[in-house]
Amino acid sequence: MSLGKGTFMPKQTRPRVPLTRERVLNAAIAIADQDGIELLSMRRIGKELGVEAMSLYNHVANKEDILNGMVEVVMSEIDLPSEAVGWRQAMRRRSISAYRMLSQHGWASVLIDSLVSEGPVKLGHHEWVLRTLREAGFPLVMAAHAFSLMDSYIYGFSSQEQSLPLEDEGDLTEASELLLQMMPRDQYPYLTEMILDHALKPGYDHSAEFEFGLDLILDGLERELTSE
Amino acid sequence: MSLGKGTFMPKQTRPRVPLTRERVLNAAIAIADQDGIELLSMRRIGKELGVEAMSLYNHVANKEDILNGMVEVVMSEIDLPSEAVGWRQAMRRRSISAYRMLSQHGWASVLIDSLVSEGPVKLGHHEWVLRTLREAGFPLVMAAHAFSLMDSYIYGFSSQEQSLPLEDEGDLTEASELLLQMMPRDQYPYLTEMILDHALKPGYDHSAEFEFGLDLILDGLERELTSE
DNA sequence: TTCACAGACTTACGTTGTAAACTTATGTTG
DNA sequence: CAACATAAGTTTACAACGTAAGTCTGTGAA
Repeated sequence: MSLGKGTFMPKQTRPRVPLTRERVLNAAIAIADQDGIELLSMRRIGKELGVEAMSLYNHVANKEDILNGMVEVVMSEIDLPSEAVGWRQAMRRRSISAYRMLSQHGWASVLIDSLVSEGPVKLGHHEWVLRTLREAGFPLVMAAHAFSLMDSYIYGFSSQEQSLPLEDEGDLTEASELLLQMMPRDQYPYLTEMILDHALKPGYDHSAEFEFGLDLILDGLERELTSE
Repeated sequence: MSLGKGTFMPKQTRPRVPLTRERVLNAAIAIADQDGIELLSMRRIGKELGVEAMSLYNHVANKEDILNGMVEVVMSEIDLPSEAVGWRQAMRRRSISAYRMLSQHGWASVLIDSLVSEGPVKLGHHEWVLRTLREAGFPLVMAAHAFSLMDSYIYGFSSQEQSLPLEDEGDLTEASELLLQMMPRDQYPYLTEMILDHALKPGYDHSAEFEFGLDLILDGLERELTSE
């Protein structure tokens, strides 16, 4: 059968949204957020975008490129406030913002320090932190110490948070109870006490735990700065 | 052909060392140390032991079991000194010992918090830390804070150390110089300053960086304890 | 000598990342 | 409009992975 001129329709079934590097990265992030980073595969990303896996290679170099790109995207979500608020407030806000981001994207903390990505977002972030510290009066070596200390804590805390398997938000009751069952209770009295009397208490807020350490660190850095 | 009684030799070519879970874990650790965790496969472990991959399953449940076992083995290397030295010295020594271990086994830091292993070694370690803190007078909530803070820092610092790709020990000159080349220098003046005037300086010792943060944290915790 | 069984090996399957070759859609130019 | 270049999809294929299932075999007990 020949197709009439007027009724010509070039397979318009697909809405013809063009594939881009950005769409690939966003799809990858969505999958990692929902299903976990271990279920992220090239074929899975392709399916999400209604495309074959190999098509992705027209827009990204390879899977590692995608992982690096994902890190760059979520790092750009971190709030870097104006330096006018003072170095301490600035550091406090960007730390909490980074922690929030890492909590939201459970895969990010483990990805960020298992990869060697040095994209513009990460470099810009580093530059912002160093500038803020140096202009606040931190000597070079002390700025290095401060940077290392703060970021080690932020990423370390977030990584450890991910490793405790709390399913529904805030509900780590189940996980802790499971641990308690498997654990010979009399052999670990202090650990048992910690779980029963602290972690399982109703008002327990894990993000408050983060802020305790953060403020202790900022206190220490402030002391170092003023004692110079 | 029948074999003569006296000349019986049951294929003595193999030295017949029995396979055990322990030998499997040690082989896996050796491979991860030398070639990196990403080259660790069941077939590779088998080859290391002169055995087929499937034979390993007689002694371990699966690959994740191996990874968990590896973590348990290296965690048992961490020094947990007698509590007689005082909580601060005890914490300081175990932290530095943990850091040393994590530096030696580059794969461990990323593995420890990407897995949910709760073996006896890890539980025992936790129990020791909590007992030391509680008996030193830390209230329950403060002990939780202290534990979380110290371990976040230890594992965070080690993870970040791994991500900067220094090949030969102490020689991060090469990596930094590479970064400098790729980086538009005028766009990141503070970052450039940090690399040129600090990280590339001959006397730079990265483990001293660790101890700065550790002591700042211990100072803060001591202050919290005595102000109670 | 016979037999059971632990512990090795062989084979096979589904999934992974991606190289290579192909087909098709789009935009430019005569 | 026709011809063609280029960009961006698809198809096919391969090696490496973890591991399920089945088979063979060396060793100690009966």
